[in-house]
Amino acid sequence: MAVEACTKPNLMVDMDDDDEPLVFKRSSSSSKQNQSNPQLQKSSSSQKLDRQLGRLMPNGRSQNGQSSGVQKGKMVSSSKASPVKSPLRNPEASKSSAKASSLRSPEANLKPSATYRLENVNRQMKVEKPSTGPAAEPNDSDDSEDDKPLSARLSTGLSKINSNYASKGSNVSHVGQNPSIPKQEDSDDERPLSHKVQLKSNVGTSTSKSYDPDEKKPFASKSNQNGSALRDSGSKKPSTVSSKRPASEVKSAGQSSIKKHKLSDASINNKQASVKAEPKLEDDDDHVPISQRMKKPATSDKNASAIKKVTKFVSSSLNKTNKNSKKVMKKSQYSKSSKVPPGSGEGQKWTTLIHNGVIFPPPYLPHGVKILYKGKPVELTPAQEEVATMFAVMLDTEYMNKPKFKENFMSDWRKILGKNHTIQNLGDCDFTPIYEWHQREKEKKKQMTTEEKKAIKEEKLKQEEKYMWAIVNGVKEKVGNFRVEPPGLFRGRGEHPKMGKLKRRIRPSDITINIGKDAPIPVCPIPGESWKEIRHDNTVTWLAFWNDPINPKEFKYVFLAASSTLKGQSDKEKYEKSRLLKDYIEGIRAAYTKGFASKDPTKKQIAVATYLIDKLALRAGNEKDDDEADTVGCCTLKVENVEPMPPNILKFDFLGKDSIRYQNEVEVESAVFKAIQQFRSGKKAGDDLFDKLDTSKLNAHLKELMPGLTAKVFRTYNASITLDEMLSRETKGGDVAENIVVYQHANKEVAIICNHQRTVSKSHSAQMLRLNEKIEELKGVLEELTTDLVRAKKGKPPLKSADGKLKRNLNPEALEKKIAQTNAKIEKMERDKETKEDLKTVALGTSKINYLDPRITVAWCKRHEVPIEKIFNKSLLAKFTWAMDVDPSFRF
DNA sequence: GTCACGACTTGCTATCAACCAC
DNA sequence: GTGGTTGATAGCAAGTCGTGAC
Repeated sequence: MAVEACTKPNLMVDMDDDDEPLVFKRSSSSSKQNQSNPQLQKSSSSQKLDRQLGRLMPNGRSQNGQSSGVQKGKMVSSSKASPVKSPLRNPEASKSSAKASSLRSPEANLKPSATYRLENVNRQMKVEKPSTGPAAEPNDSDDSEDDKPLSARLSTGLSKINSNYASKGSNVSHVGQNPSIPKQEDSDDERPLSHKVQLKSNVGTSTSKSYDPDEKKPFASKSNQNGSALRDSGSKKPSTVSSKRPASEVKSAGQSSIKKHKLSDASINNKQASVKAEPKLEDDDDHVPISQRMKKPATSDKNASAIKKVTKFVSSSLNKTNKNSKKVMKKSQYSKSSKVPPGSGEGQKWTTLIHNGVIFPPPYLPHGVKILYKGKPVELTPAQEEVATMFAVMLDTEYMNKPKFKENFMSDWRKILGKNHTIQNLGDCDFTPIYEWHQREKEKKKQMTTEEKKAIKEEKLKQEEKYMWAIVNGVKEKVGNFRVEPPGLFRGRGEHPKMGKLKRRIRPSDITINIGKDAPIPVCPIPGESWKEIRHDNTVTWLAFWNDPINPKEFKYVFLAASSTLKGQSDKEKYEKSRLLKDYIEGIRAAYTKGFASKDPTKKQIAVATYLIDKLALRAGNEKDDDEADTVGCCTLKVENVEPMPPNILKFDFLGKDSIRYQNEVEVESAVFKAIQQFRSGKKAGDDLFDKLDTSKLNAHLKELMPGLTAKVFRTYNASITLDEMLSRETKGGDVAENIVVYQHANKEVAIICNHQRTVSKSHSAQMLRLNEKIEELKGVLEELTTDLVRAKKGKPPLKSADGKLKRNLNPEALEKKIAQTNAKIEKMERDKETKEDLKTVALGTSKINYLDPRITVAWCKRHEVPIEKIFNKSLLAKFTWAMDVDPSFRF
């Protein structure tokens, strides 16, 4: 329904700022514990990665955004600041820790066959210089691990899967769990397939017998039976150059210009029986069907009180804010509880919705700097100058090396210049004057005093304040992207055919507002203009949208922030669904294994595709239009993207989401190998591998196996269960710092599984160089100190320093102390160096934000007395409010 | 069954501000 | 106090998937 936009009094203008996330304040004990242990290096002789991560901590910063050293101080003050007892502190933790510590070390368990990830996900990488075909170039660079694909670096982190949960006997599922779903414990199938396959010694021979009963045994017992033949198969493979996003001239990594079209044939006739696994009986609480376990109180008294406190904490925080506001609504109306709001009607997302619309970027202010055309300054109108400036400020980006970018820019700019304008060729334009002007402006901004910067910030905040909040069902919630995107040049990724096109300015008349029926219509912030349309659709969560100027059939939405209740609820549902998969996975794997032999080509393709999605965490792979970058996912793989290498290895090479290159050599079951060979036969390089398949068919099939199952659920499932199991397996009851290292290690493994990469920072090599210099410098100091010590012991004075200065005459004890300190410094720097190098291409954040069930993290923190603030930053704490009251015994 | 939306989630990067070492 | 480094955050591109019309 659309109504005329009109202006009404604004109820939100004076709303108070209240964006404080829910943060459990820690008592000082855990902080102390942290402080008391600056030496974080793991004492075990375990993996290199462990060491690297372990060495990270003394530096004061962790890789995931936590500033450990800094936070030590913060922690103390936090504790002081809040008398609220942290619900994360669990008196049982030490018990759990002790239990965990009794587990075998990962290294000890790294059996030859336990190299699934190593072998199967060992060729994922970013690309700048992709190979021109599926065959990857061998890496002839140095031995840096970063030159290897992400997964190739997993070798050190792989170990057995311990399916005996640490919190045995207390695995109570609280929320959203279907009580009828039996919970399986100690089942191999609760592991990601990746791990499971990893445990097999002979993956290529188990086509007919997909479920070796042996698999259900704990790995330790299995490992004794398995040989060592495969142990190094992954690591022995040649590394390839790790780089990112192909240069414009390359259509490589097996990318074909032929895009998959929608299928019009072959339907899926695959009604299947439920694949849900049978419940199992185990010797702990986990064997009790959830339906029975649910009869128990969902949380212990202790936990219930924690929840109470959490709610109280949040409420008081909000009430405090509201107290000052004296606003239209009563204080309590804005109070946000940690509880998910009562479900509304079918498809209904909200009952009442009030907000202030969106804010627009300021109008363009001409600077008057002229570009040169054939060496001569050219007069431009403000509109022409604006677009020229968009281009000029990008002179130092990679886009300047992309002909498509320039071509598209010129095409759109020409429309603004007019047909008969002096400027006809981009090649004759010199944008340097504007570029230099822009650099000067940036420098000026940099040179502003703190006060000036602060004043500008405050002014901006003042202007934006009212747009930052919405009231949803009477609760004040933060709005996400309330700023309309400013005009600019489209920065498509990879080889996007539309890169460089002008993203025109969005006006109020482009924007549709969604708001409650009884809410005042937001005032249009640009005088004389009005909104395109006002809707009152409570079945959607967006507050506003406009058509994407680059792709007018697509939309840009304004949503609530990630910390909002609506988003939280949706997040929780996502994780519940992937948890549910745990109960079905065994059946699903059995079903697709059976499908490998199907005579129906569609069924066979579905089986193989599901196998790849499960095993390699591939994305589904929707069809793409010609005006999008040519990237693929599982269903859109081309023949050239998968090369079978006898006897049973598949070599993957393609550009995935965001044009990130995926390279991997995977040992697969022989039936899969043969099937892929069959799918390829008679096809050209650019033809679809799965020609009978698309994501709709695949997902329709998956839904028959489990309610709501889609391809992407496998990614969440594999990521979360990997975290859960690694945390359980590798937490040895160490101190906070050691536990954080364990977490980061697990986080990194998940990032590698999901192929989450990042660009090496521009300053990386300079930073490494500086670290090396400092290390060398310290080594020099160490040498001098050692000489001085020898002399001191003989009663001789120290020699002059390298720069000829006299040194203090120290006694041997003092010198020994200095030597120890210097050694510690050198060690710390070496660790920093290794960590920096190790993680330079791995993005840990994405998996934390999107794939790892936060309840795993929160429960683990509670069990091991790790302050949650060490793992989740402020944003994540706010985003995962809904997970904070989880029982410490929670397992994924 | 196909297709075109439409609504959301996922993912990387640029920028900024806080922090730390000197 | 300064400059380098870092993590947090904003921004927005690019995915996934559901639905309804035909």
